[in-house]
Amino acid sequence: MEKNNFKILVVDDEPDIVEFIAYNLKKEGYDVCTANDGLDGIKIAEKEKPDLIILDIMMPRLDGVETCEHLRRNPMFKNTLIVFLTALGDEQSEIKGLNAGADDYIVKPIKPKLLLSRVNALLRRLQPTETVGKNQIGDFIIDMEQYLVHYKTEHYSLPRKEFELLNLLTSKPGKVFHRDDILNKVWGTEVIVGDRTIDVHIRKLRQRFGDEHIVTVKGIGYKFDS
Amino acid sequence: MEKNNFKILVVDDEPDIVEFIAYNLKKEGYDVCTANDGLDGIKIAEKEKPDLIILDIMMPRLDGVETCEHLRRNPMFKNTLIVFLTALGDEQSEIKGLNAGADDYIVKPIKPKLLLSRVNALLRRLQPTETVGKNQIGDFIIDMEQYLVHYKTEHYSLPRKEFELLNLLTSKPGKVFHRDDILNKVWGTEVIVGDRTIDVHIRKLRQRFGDEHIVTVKGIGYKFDS
DNA sequence: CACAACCTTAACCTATACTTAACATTCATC
DNA sequence: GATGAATGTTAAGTATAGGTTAAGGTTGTG
Repeated sequence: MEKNNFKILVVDDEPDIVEFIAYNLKKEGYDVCTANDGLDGIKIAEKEKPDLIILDIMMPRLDGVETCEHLRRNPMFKNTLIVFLTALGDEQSEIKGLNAGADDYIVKPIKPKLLLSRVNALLRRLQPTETVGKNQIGDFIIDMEQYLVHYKTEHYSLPRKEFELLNLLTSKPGKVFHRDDILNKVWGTEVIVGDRTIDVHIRKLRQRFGDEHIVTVKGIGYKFDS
Repeated sequence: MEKNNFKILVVDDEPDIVEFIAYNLKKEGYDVCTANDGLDGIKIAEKEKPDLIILDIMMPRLDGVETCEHLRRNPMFKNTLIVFLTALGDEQSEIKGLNAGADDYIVKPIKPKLLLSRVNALLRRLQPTETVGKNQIGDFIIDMEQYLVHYKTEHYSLPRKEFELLNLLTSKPGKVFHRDDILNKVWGTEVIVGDRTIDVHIRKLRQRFGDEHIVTVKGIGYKFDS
């Protein structure tokens, strides 16, 4: 039921609406956190680093549009998806919202299924490489359907964690994945494993394919290099 | 007013609507091509490889939803944005459309400004990696994603503190960073280190790249100069 | 139920990034 | 040009992240 461990922050000053949205998102398998105004939302966003933020526009202290603009100024949230939620259905508000840097604009009253469809559609884009299919990188072909790795004419059937780790690293060759990110994406947020666990799996991959492909970046994480 | 040379394909069986949309997109600076039904749309999409496709739902031969599903089956269009355009404003149709793999769903009648805002919002996301994480200053390219520094054809993998220090200084070339600021941003507020620590790291950078790039401003701090 | 495959942990080891301390040098000011 | 504060330099010490190994635990399968 886990939905790729995406984290969503819901910001609205009406507790009923927050709870209603949170309930539906959780049911869909998302990791949800909440806040009840703009300032609070920014604080929690900085702490939780959500993948998507649902922002009510009309809120006390700091309204949704201002919150969005503030978030977008911070490079940390450059890739965070932002969805406005509002009772204002007029064209001008919607244009203003989207131009403020939002990715979508949903009009109240909230229809749960529609909300989920839109949220799913947005998050689908976040990791376009992790979808089902085949991914070719250098001498590697990662076959996600069969959990198989083809490497220089040979093909290997890796254990799940090893495969997912390799798949993550090869999804963006060259990019350094932070240890935290690796834990989140391969192990999930619920399970807490020791520090050495990642190393052991990295080691197994290196044993199989040679040391040259996975590069350690000390203090940060690992990257795949071809 | 060139808009990153994004290419948009507009598919609708009503020529007036196609022309109306194409006109507005071109005015915004997009490269536009058109088709007048689903089958035609697929053919042109394969040839033109657009970044975004606007699909009418009700069309002869092959309707929008079927066209979308067909496109999504082809890996070539895995990352292509698809927007449905329709007179059907009901919730069920919208959910069905989004679940078929579309990225957005816009209800007729078309409001040009709103359409553009939504199209802009979608395309804003398309290539976030090309600008994010890379910072070019003179002969330097700081690649935050790969934790690499490219300098005059060579590329270096720096230790963490060195990298972060260089990254800070190059983030605003010419600006003098106070020693206190450097300590806060690179070392954080919790750790307290001696005065000479900064100097030592500055020295390492100067050893690597030459003395000319990092300038000491006595009594204040350091700045990067190109 | 037994076995195998896999995952996680703990303990230890290693390498290197980081810090420090001691001394040298610069540079502005008198 | 002497003086002192700020910065440069060097090498040595320390801390820490990551590597390695084997053992114990978990899971799934016949």
